[in-house]
Amino acid sequence: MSTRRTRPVSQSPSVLDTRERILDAAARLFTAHGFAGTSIRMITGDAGVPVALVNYHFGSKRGLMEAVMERALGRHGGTRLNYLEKLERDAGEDKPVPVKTLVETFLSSALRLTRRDDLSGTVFKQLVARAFYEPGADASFFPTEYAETIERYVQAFRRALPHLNETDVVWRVYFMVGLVAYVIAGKDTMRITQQYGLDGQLTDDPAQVLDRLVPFLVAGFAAPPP
Amino acid sequence: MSTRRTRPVSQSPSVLDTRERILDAAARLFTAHGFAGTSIRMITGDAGVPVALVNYHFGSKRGLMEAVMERALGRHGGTRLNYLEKLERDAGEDKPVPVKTLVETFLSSALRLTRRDDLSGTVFKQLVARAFYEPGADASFFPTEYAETIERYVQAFRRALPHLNETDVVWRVYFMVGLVAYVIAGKDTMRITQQYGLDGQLTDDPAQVLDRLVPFLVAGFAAPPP
DNA sequence: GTCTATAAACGGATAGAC
DNA sequence: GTCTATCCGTTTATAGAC
Repeated sequence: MSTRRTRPVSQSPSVLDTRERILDAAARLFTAHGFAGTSIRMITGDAGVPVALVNYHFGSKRGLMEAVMERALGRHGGTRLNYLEKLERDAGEDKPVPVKTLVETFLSSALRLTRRDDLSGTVFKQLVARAFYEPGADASFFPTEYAETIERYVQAFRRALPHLNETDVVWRVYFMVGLVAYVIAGKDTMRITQQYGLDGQLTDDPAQVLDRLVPFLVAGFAAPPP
Repeated sequence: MSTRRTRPVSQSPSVLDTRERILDAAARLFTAHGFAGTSIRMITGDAGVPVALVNYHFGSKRGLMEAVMERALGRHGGTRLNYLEKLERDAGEDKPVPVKTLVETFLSSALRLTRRDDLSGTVFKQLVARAFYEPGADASFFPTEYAETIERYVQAFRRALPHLNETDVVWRVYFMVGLVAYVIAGKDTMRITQQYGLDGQLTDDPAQVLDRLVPFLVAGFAAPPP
């Protein structure tokens, strides 16, 4: 586990890197069937490469999962953090960014939709959300960028909610992260829930979800301490 | 799948039914490692019975999972529904049960803790929550009692929140269910989150979780429509 | 109903040719 | 870097004795 293989330097100008093809297929399949439910053979079959390449490039199935997570969270975690820092600069010295803005920023960067079938879009978000629930998931699944982002948000919410102590804020950020993960992971979930009672017009259109979620979370944050 | 085996009639007064022992072990292990991550041999090994009995009693691994879900949700769904009906009778004819009471009732019945290692306690709750995120989970995992319970709660919340339309209420119940599932399933999740920024004193003591969650959810329900 | 033994397929990982 | 062939343990499921 200490001998994590790094990306080879030679940037071959081939049609599409084999390594990338594996990562794409893995992200898709881990998202759809979970880690334990996806076999290396499913992945390599989907990517159209021989089985051995997974172990060559990533050392093991778990190494592949970590690489997938790193690419996904690394890419977007940075962006998210940049948004937040810009917001805080714009607000000025000691003026806190309002709760509603913080919630909207967190949600929109989490739910943002690019192209449907693109890895950087929907699939990747579900993958991240899924990772929260993977039975075997532990800290090594999550790259450090993610930790920093959460930590920064906690600080921002503390400034915006001076009547709450740190523990209160931490809990509520925890609730927000969880609910977002739930909603994003909820492709199957939503279908289930729909079928079993919640048969209103639930949709998984991100814009609508965001509209619904923002007032709910903002009110939750603003609630009096327990 | 149409030939689902029913419980044999002979109620042997043995120490503990083999069938029940399998169900107990399965619930524990599915909860801990997920469906795909749990093998029949782990289950039978844990239960101290030969492998063949799973297929004899439940037909297949999936049949076992469905039986586990049915027992878990059936038992407690009924109880939860009874509470709600009692609340509504006590409130009187047209007086709605207050939002806070509804949230507390839903949460406390969902988070209630009996004995730690008992199936009807913590383990089973996590199992249910886990089922929301199982990649392969679909409607057949959930018995019908569950649907009725959710449907009844939606109606109760509608009466308590006349300024919201049905769609708004359905979304918010959906959020509540999701957040509860997240918190309950979050044994690993919480550890991860802790490790990565949310390093306040998060605890999984159900009473504390409930204290934190109630005001958050009540405020969310009471929020203005989007 | 319970158990042993075994079937038949699939799992991750690797050796070694190219 | 890529690929084939293979090792070897584990998987679900079943056949058939008790």
